[in-house]
Amino acid sequence: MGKQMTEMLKGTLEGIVLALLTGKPAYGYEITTLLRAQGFTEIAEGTVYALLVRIEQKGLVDVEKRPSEKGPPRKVYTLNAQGEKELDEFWKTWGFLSERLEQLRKGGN
Amino acid sequence: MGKQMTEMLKGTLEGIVLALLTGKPAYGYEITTLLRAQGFTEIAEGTVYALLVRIEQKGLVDVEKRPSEKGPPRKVYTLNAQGEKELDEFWKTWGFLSERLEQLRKGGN
DNA sequence: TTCCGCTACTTAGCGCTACTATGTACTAGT
DNA sequence: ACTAGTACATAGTAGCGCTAAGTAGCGGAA
Repeated sequence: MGKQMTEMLKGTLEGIVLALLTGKPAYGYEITTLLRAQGFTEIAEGTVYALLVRIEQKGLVDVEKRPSEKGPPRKVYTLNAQGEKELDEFWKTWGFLSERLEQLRKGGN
Repeated sequence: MGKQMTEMLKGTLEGIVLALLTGKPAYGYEITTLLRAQGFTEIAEGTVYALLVRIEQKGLVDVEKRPSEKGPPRKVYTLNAQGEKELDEFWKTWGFLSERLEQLRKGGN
């Protein structure tokens, strides 16, 4: 999607993944395909895995390894309490930014 | 506003400044105070000036130096044709991201 | 007249995140 | 044996916002 999108995803991609995970555990490869299905067609695989490592180290998700019939074992990520809290804050931050931008778009500067 | 906002501003701050500049030339210090007035209270001064250098080098704005009664000369930035084009693309990119996120927030994952 | 505060701009170095590129490893189908 | 699809990992790069510190001009208070 170009450089603009790349920069804009910084900070929001984590929130997007956390949101995808709410009430619905998923593994890395699955998350990548989910993102692609939602229109984020150019998200690099490596980006997702790196992000998952990060949110695991921050303690926002619980991880469980499960065997796969089709390849190497999957790492299934589940949003935990801390992750939900982080997601909450993400929505607040995004809400604020979104409001400001919507106002600007309507010419309210 | 914390680390989340810092990351989320990456990519969007440029668009915000370009939007502030539409039809209304402004100088750096003025832009900083404008941003603060709009709720971006923790935007660092250095960030704004660095951004202005960047958009000038990208050719998105025209610059004019004007004397000030209260201090060093001001550098007044005016959005040019290329800047308007960039702003257009910014709104498209942001629109896409915004739609996706709004859908996610409503539980549409 | 010295000092403080506000105006106004600049810049070196840091941390974080997404991307590129490449590699490993397992399974099934041809 | 080879390929394609599944599944994860990681070293190096670029870009952006922040920190911190500095330069410079002006006015008013001490």
